[in-house]
Amino acid sequence: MSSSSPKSFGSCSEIEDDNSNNGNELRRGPWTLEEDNLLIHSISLHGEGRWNLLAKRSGLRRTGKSCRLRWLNYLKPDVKRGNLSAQEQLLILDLHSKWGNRWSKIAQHLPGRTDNEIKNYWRTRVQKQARHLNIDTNSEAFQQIIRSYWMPRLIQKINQTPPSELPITSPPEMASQTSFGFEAPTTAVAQPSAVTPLQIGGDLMGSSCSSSSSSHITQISSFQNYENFAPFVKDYYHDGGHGGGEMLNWATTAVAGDSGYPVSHCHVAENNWMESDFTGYMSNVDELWQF
DNA sequence: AACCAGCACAACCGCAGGGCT
DNA sequence: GAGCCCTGCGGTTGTGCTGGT
Repeated sequence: MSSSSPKSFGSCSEIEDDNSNNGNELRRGPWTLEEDNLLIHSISLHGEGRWNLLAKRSGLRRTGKSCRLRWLNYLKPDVKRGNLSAQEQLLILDLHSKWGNRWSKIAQHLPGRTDNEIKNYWRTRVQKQARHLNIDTNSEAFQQIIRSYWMPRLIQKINQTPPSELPITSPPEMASQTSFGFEAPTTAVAQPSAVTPLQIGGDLMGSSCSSSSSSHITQISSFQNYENFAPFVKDYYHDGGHGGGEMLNWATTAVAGDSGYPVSHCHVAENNWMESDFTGYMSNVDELWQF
């Protein structure tokens, strides 16, 4: 939402009416351009923090909390707007699998993205997929679909995107690194045609119910090349210091068409999905998922 | 053209934790 | 230790937008 065209909450008009009766009443609802400018000016004078004090000093009839939220989610210069890139989506899926709904922690690894934005993305896009499949986003079945299908597709998309079309997604402090080093995919990086939706659907619907845990661990070491990923993604995965990246390795191995493709089939039966339903879902999932 | 349903996202709310007195 | 205040987090709500009918 642009600050120049604020939404008018139904309740807000009432509040503004109240304000006309009482100048001390706190404002709620969408911010106006004048309020934004006032807040920016006040922060430029006094800096961030001490939000309640800042709200009073600025003359804004807003709570400190509201000022903080407006600044961090909208006005702060390094806040990035627009659609999340495939790399950002990939990172969100991976980090959420590890940390759950720790939005602020996840946001720390996505330069310029706010916890609010990531939370909204998860609720509107990811949970929508879970609803389509009638499964819980926290279930192991959904996790498997993410790492066995969506993450490989995102990796494919990243690798298929010409460097010139890749979004500039690094924060200012990373600017010196953003030649990006995007190179042609090598070794374990996907061959785009290696996996199709129907192949994945077929794997998921296979008759075998073998455990995947031992096989996928042996595959993790096979992928160590993140050259095609943006710096902030590489920063996260490269040194392994975060203890992350296992899922990405798994997904990448899946894209590479490894014969030991680690998909458990058990959950399909556990959730009583009809094979035709699931295969149909998978065949048009790109549209649903908006890759 | 009008209506409707679903989506996207800004903003609010309640709560918890930490610091200070 | 108790009480207060501030900050930050995660969940939820509300409204404009958009696409379908």
